[in-house]
Amino acid sequence: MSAAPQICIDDDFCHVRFIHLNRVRAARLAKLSGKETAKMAAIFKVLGDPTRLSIVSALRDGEMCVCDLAAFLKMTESAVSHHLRRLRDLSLVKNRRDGQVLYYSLDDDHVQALVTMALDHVRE
Amino acid sequence: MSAAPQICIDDDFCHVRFIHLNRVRAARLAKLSGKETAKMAAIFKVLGDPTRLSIVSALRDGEMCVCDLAAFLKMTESAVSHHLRRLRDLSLVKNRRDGQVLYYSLDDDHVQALVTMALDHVRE
DNA sequence: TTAATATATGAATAAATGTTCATATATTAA
DNA sequence: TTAATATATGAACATTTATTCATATATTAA
Repeated sequence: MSAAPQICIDDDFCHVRFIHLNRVRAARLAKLSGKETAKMAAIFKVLGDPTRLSIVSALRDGEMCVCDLAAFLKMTESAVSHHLRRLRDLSLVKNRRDGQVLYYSLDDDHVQALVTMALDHVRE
Repeated sequence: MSAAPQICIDDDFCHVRFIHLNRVRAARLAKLSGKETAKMAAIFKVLGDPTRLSIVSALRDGEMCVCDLAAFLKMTESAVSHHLRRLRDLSLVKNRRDGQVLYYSLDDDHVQALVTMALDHVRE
């Protein structure tokens, strides 16, 4: 029982083809805004790097300073700092200053939840 | 009440510095395996592209064929197919064939949950 | 079988990204 | 003030990535 294909002459996409026009229209109606999509993609992208994911994962157990993270990751502090900036830009981590030291922590419970859920997917 | 800094001479990371050694050790103990981290990062990375995220988001409402997705996204079917392959490689989408047409759908509830959670983060 | 349709795939090119290095800023100690 | 420490940042280079184009595969119709 496959859906009957329909001839589609689309306004925007000038291409005569057999497509499931109703399905495409429904998808367009439910479509997220470009802005929302871009923001979400940016969040996934920033988590889509092993180094940054390790940072986020490590911070689930509590705050760490840049130099702790550098030691943990065996990377230069400069590289860590660059990654932290990207995480900060998207409000995934925040920091607090104590003297010369900046302590980083997760900014939001959603971040933990995202990591946990991805871990579930990987482990199943 | 800041933690007392400690002098650290680390075996692996030959660098004498004031770091919070206990915190770093704890992070190392809780650390995810490199394999798990890599797989999770790969999942986030593949979702970290607006086009692929739109595909996944559209499939939340039901299966679509390649040509539907191409019309929806206003992209070539070749480009869509490349993206679908990346999503398939990570088991985020699956397909079923009906004649010449391949219908794609989400492979796993975790995927929906990931997208929903990221959306929550963006919208809050 | 041959032709047509739907999708997949490899190679190529342009754009984005991670790390390094050098330098800048901010805080504290002297 | 000057020196030292902790972190941030800009530029550069090497690697990765998204899209396009040409071609290949699979299925159906004739």
